[in-house]
Amino acid sequence: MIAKVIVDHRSKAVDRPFDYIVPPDLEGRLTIGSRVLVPFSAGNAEVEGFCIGFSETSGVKRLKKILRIANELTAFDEDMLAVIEFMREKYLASYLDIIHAILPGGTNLRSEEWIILSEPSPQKSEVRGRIISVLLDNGGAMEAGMLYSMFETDIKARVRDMIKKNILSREYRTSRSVGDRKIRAVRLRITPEEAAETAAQLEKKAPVQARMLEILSVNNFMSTADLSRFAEGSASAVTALYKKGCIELFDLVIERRAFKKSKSIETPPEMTDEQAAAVFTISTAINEGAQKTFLLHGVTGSGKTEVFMRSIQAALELGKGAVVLVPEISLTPQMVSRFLARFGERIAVFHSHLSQGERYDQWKRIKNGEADIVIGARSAVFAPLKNIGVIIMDEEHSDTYKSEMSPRYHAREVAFFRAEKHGSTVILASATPSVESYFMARTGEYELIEMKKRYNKSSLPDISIIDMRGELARGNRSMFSGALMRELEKNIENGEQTILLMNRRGFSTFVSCRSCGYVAECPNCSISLTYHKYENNLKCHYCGHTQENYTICPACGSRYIRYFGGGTQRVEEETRRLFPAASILRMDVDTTSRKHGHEKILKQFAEEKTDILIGTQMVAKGLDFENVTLVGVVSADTMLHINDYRSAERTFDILEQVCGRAGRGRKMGRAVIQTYSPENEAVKLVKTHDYKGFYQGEITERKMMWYPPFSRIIAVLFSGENEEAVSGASRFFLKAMGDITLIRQNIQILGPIPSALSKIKNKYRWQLLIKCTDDDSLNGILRNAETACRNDARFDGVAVVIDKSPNMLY
DNA sequence: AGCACGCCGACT
DNA sequence: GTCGGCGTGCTC
Repeated sequence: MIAKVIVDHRSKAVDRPFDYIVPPDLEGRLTIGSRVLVPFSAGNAEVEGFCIGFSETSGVKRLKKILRIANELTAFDEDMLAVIEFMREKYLASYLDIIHAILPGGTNLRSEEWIILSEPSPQKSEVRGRIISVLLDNGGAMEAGMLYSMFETDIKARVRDMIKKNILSREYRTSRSVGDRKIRAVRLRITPEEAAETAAQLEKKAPVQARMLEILSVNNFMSTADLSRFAEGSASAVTALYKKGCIELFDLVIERRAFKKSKSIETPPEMTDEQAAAVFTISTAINEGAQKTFLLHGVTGSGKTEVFMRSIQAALELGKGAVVLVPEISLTPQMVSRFLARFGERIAVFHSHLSQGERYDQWKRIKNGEADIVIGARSAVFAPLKNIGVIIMDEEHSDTYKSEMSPRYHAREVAFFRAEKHGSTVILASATPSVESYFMARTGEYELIEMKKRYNKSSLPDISIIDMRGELARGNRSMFSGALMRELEKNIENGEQTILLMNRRGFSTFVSCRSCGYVAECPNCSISLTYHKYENNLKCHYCGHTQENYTICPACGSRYIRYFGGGTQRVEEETRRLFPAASILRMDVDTTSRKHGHEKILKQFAEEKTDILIGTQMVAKGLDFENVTLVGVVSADTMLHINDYRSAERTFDILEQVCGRAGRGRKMGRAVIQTYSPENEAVKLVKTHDYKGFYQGEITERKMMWYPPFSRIIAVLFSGENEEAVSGASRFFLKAMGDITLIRQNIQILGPIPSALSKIKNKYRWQLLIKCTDDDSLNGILRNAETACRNDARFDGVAVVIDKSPNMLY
């Protein structure tokens, strides 16, 4: 029998199945998704491979044999193989990148090449002599890379030669960084009666051993650690019993706990009419078992989580599982704990703070059927559930559902593919749906469910929009308008809390000399440096470059250095100056990068000793604090002027979300939005929480400009250190695509042009944008052009990336 | 990506 | 004959 194997070799050139002979002892033990160890390439390096199919014959003459099974737990089944094939075609990704994306990290077999000295014979050549002496110095064996690094010249050919002459030999040692967690355990080798007898004999001379036998005769097995503790003895007593032949030792596989068990079991609360209606509609669809999609449009705080849980319950009653996707799980601990209280042990959770081992165990529980409800971020869409009843995507508009690494997939698209196969119901939920999804609901592709009332009957906050141009005219040059100042004062007086949003970190966005106009720029990127006041340095937010701040212009020596634009640090300083008695916290990448920094700040804020929380987007989503009654948006304009067709959508979303943080308790909430463009629709319509109005305006514009959902956008990005090679590759790619207008659909090509950020981390960036009606019809053409680019020596060192649903148009 | 293989020039 | 450098083509 022949197995078709994808080898774990990081090169696009070998991204195809290779045929291997299945040795007789493995026949019947291999299935699709089996992880095997195979010899590969000229040196027969031992690498891990994944079986994707079997056949009786092969067109290849000289076949090699599979060495052994690398991991008893298969990587995927036929169902997931279909997902892999789908993604490979859709996103032009490699098998390997996809397989790595769907597997928990660290389970790969790492194969190390070792060089062993077998015959230390005297050598004529100096280099050969040195190879032998280096090996002798290291105990006769070394990891190949280590050995090579001790020589200035390339000795690989020399080593190969010496292996041929039997002076050296080669060996592969495999290891895996993550596997089952095991502990030593013991059980009786004799009958409990015999154990009681032996215990009686040992009573005097070895009381610990006697106690251990007694304990074991009433327990099937036990960890050695527990046994020692309960018997009030030590491991030496265990060893003694083992030597006497009374007990046997074995490895016990245990599970790493990824979350705390919930102590209380939550009983489902009464539902509102809106919730009950939604649950009825959705569970009817789940029971029917034909793929159907709902767009659940519910205002912040309308009780969507309860609808999710009841829908899951409906799926469970049919013996089916559920997948719950959330944008970033660390932001939704409340939701996870409610799920745990309701469903208990059936849940598997993936969140960003899990270790590799914990992830592996969660994955294994799903695979073994121990967990059938999966909660997690983007990659949880690959959960190896066998029968999915419902897939829920909370905050469906969030751009975290799109992967920015190969495979550059969108979780929503993968979810639909899986739902189609499983006949699952998909629930897309959001307070501010993506324009694309709302369009689908409007055209009848999805069924729209609306939830307009807040669950606890509190109303949405009152929003005032402040025109900052008027403030400037009145002589107010501070960051705060008179209105926001008054509201802040009021809140501090009443002991209520405030959240201030400033969607940019640092102190000021650029530093410039007033005499000569010199602006501090990053040496590696085409971007100005941001001034960070507390560290007193200048930072690049793209590559992390940091340099000392200066007070004298490096270009002309002038002392007139000015700091332009604001960031969270400036807001913090200004707030401290204006409200010296208030307690203030700042939450951005700079204050949360330390471990648990995020949780620490939120915990401090939750204790209600803090008056004002200042932060970037981080504070806009998910925070649920009763005592927050005021939200201030220092500048709504920072997101508005990004040259991207989605900037209005993003602005509306973030403003709506951050305003939703106010007034979640009994007290009424207020929000103040400061802007220089109050006439902008996205800003204006937030005031009345008018999503539909916003959608109407936006969809008209999208249609006019032929943007999604009316078109699909494909971005092809070229980057590399040699600018000419990069631009050359982009032009070559366009030419290699041929005359694509021959495909019968509308196609618009923009570029190639340099990206708006033309250099990041010393790499020049060019891009090609393709607007079309059917992106999948271009897959073949794109793949060919990419291969042609890669095979052309002129473009060595140029990376080509094809992105089917770019989050940003650079 | 690695590696073999072939070819070439330098050194001795 | 030995060594090192470099381009090319293949990996079951």
